[in-house]
Amino acid sequence: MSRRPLKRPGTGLDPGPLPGLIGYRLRLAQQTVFRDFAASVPGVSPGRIGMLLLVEANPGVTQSRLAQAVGRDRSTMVGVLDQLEAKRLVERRKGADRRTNGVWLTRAGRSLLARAKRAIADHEQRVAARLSAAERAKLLELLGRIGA
Amino acid sequence: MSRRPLKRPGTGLDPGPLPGLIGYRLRLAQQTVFRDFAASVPGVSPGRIGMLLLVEANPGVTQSRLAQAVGRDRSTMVGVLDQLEAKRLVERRKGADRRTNGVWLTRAGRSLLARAKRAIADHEQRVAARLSAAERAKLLELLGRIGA
DNA sequence: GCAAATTGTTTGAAGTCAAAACAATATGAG
DNA sequence: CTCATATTGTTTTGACTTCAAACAATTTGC
Repeated sequence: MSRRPLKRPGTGLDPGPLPGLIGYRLRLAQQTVFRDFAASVPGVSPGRIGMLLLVEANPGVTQSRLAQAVGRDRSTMVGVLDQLEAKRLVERRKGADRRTNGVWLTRAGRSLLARAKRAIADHEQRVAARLSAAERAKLLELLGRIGA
Repeated sequence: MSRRPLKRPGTGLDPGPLPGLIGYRLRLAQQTVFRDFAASVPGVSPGRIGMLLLVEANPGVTQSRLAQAVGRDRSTMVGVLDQLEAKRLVERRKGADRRTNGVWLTRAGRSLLARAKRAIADHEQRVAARLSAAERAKLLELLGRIGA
């Protein structure tokens, strides 16, 4: 919150103290990364692909545990799963505990995910293009120490 | 996109390949940081405080250049400035080019920003609590290389 | 002087999210 | 076993953020 860096060439605007804040840099980086991701995997947003990956790794997981895992409200998950179910990527099945729904990937979901994974691998390489392998690992580690 | 890390203790869910993706870690970190920021500076969102800092560093900047600086559409800026003007934190003044509005901080805006800056300094320390000064600098640098 | 570009604005739409209240179902204490 | 309590998924409502297209006012450039 003290020193004033150089103006940004693109806009000609003085960015003020913002570039010294971790939160600001996180937002810029995330914006860039998500934009590339969205272009790499059209039709399904980054967050939704994340959901599919979570379901793949935990077949039959309940909606509540899914919500808890991504830090969203239970009620939010309803609409999300409605979306994914409308696209035939997942399906809900009544559990032994009949209050719960187990969530499973459909065949189409698994197929889309397989395709997405290849696109994600390319995407990840583009994102880390300006980073050495060691730097990339360091970044992941530092982010992990920030993000709980 | 290959190895499968340990389950997260909190949820008991297998996170799958997500923790190996930079975008995922960015989202988690940003979520944590923004949550702390929002609690530190109540009433005005992180993005809005960013706007105020930008206006402070560039008094009289036009709406379009502001929009361009934060990567938003021109039309988006209208509502944002309406908000801030309704809270008497900024004001618009017709420019020499009478198509444009110059944006300026009000006295209340400067006062709120001064208070916010102290809160942000504390916030930044909490965010970087688990990082050495060198690690914090390294993180900012690596994020800069990701985020355009 | 006049066509073309720029600026701020309005309108309409989409996407994301949370909070509160509800029915169905399960759990646990007695 | 019974009945108060908790949990799960859902609906409804509302807030927030964003973009795109169309428009009038104004400026710029040929």
